[in-house]
Amino acid sequence: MTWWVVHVDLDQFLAAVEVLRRPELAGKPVVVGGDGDPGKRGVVSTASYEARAFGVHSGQPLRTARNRCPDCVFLPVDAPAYNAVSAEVMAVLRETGRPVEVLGWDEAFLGVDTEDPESFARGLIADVRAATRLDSSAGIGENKLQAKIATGFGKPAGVFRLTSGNWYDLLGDRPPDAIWGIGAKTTAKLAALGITTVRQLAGADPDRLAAEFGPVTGPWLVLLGRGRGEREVDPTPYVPRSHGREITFQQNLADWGEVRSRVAATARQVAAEISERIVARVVVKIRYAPFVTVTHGVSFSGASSEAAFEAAALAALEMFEPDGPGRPVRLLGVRAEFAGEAHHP
DNA sequence: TCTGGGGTCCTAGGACCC
DNA sequence: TCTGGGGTCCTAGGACCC
Repeated sequence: MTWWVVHVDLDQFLAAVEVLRRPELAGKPVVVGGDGDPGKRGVVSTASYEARAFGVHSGQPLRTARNRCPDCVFLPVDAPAYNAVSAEVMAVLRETGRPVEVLGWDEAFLGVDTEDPESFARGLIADVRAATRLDSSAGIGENKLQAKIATGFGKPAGVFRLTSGNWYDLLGDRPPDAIWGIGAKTTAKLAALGITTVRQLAGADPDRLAAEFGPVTGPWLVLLGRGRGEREVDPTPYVPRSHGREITFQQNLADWGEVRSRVAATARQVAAEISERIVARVVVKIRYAPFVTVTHGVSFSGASSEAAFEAAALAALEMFEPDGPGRPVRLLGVRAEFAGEAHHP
C-alpha cells in the first residue's frame, strides 16, 4: 500500500452556497464580498465562474468588480451560513475514517493508504455532492504541497495527481509563485537573484538563499521548489493562537477621540468573544491613510474581564500618541494573543 | 486594483544577562 | 574606556494564505 495525501477543495464555495439557497441565481454571475454593496470599501471574497469570465476575482476591490461587471449580483458575506455548510462537508470527509486536517471553510487534507487514490478522491467528491449538492475538486500528492497544488489542475470538479514524477513537467517552467507559500514579494526577490522558475529555485544553493531570506526560510524555499513537503495529516482539532476584530471605515477617521472610543468598543467585543482563553498580549493595529500600518501591543495577565481588556487596548493605543493624533485613520483593529501551550514538546 | 477581515509563521533588532 | 561573545526574550513588521 502507498500513503497518499488527498486535498479536497470546494468549487467557488461562497458563491455556490448562495446559489444553493437562491436557485434563481443559478447560471448568473455572482460576487460575494463585503456587505454586498459594491459602492463601498471592500473586496471580493468569491466570484462565481460566470463572474470570473468578466475578469472579477478574489481580493479585487468591489468597486473594480462592479466596473467590470455592472450586471453581476453582489451579495454580502454571511459567515454563519458558510460555517454551517463547512461543518457538513467536514463531517462527510470524516466519515471516511481517515485523518482529516481542515484548512479553512472549504478545504481539507486527508491521508490515505491505497493503490488507487483517484477512486478514493472521486468517492469523496461524490459523497460531498450527495450530502450538500456542492461540487468540489481533489488533488493527490505524496505530500500536502503536491496535493494542494494538484487541486488547481483538477478544477472544476476534477481530480489530478501531482507527484515527484511529473512535478517538473508541470511546474518546472512556471514562476515561483505557482507554489503554495510563495507570493509576489518572494517571487520578485528571487527574480533579483536570477531565479525566475521553479526549476531554478529547486537547483538554487540553500546557503545563498539563507543569506537572503533567513536561516529557515531560505532552505525551505529550495525544498518547496523541489516539491517537498509535510506528509503527515494532522487531525487534531484546531486551537486558535489569536482572535481579533478589525474595521475599515467608509470615511477615514480624523478625530483621535473617535479612534479611542472605537478601539474601546472593539476591545470589549473581542473580550466578549474569547471568554475562556488566557490572553497573553493585546495588540492594537492602526492603518493610516494612505495604507500605512502600525501595530503596538502590551503584555496582558490576570483576569481577562472586558474592562481589563479594554484598558489594555487603550494602553496599547497610548503608544501611538507621539504621531497618531491628526493622521487620518483608515482601519483599526484589536487582537488578543493567547498564552501558548508549548508548540512542539 | 486606492487596496477586507480572519488568521499563521518567520525575521530582525533591541534589551538584558552572564 | 574605541569596547567580547554568547544566549534568550520581547516586540514590530513582513509575507502569505483563505
